[in-house]
Amino acid sequence: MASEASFKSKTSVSAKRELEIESIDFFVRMMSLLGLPRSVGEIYGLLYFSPKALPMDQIVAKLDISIGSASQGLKTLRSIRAVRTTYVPGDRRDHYLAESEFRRLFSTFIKDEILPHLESAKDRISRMEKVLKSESPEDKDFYNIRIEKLKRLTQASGRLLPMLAKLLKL
Amino acid sequence: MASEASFKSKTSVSAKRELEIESIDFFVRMMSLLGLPRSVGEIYGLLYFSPKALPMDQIVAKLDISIGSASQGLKTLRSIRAVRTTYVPGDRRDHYLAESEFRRLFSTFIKDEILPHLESAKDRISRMEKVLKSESPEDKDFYNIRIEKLKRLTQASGRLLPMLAKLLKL
DNA sequence: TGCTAATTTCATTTTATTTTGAAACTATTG
DNA sequence: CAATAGTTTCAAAATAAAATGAAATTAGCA
Repeated sequence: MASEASFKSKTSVSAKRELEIESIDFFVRMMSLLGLPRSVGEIYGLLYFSPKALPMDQIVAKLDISIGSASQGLKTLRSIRAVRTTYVPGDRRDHYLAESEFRRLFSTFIKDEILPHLESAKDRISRMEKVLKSESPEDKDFYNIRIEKLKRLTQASGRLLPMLAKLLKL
Repeated sequence: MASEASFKSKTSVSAKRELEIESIDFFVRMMSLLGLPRSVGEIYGLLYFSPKALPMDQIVAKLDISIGSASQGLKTLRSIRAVRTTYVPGDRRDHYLAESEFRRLFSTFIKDEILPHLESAKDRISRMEKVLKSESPEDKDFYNIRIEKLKRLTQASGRLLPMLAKLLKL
């Protein structure tokens, strides 16, 4: 049972709770699309719709997750700069705030997750071309076409990322 | 131990094998980026660099996976149109061929995986706006700004998909 | 500096996902 | 239409990923 509103209107409290829940739900899905665990989405969703910075123990309480999960999740979110800490005078706990600029959030994610793959793909394609040139197996044309397509794919991905960044300037 | 090349040069065979391995490795990573299991990446990677269509039992043999995995994986690949069957006269087995046009491959994936999320996001945002309008909690400005940002994010995603499609026309 | 709240770490447990393989099913062909 | 190659299905096993919570560590404060 939720506790009653203190001095402010009851409807506001429930409205806030509703928004919070929608937000958590939204980001749980979104983070899972990016391959991040549920708890990370929950934490970010909670913070995204929180007007004030929250300390870890409140996150633990509100989401009913373990302190281990919370600590790990916040670490992940910090590492992709989706979250940052704020100093609150007279309180020795760290207070967490969601980074609401998705552009920054995504650009970190892309730099960490996508670019390394693109890089290794380039290396791989050069290796393939070398093999094909030096050994010239049958079906050479077929292989050339496939390698060419792979090359175009990685080039297209490379071009996509800046567009994505620009688009997210919002 | 691999059998020796029949009549063709040995170097060609090993070159083919090398290309095959690079391809499998590439697509295992790529599919895992898209959240698909290893076996699916292996199968697609094998077919992508195979000049001829392969029946399931050859896929099983070459990749050393179970027939269950192969069947399931091919089903997945068929469902996203990453693979199609070919008729080979005088052979009652289905022969599989990789769809090498990434555009088609991705557009199916996007339609199935991304668009539903975008749709539900739109609904969610309307719900949020309704809650905020009807109940008017404190910090209304804060919430409005956040909702606005979410809205822009989904709009940006919506605009991104056609760009992606165009870019992949390769 | 010593005390303690806050946080991190990490071995263990829980949960979710993927693979396996054998049985059930399907479809071709003799 | 019977035999069987080929394929799918699905319960169980194996593996991988995430969450837990208690011990270890860190950092703020008296």
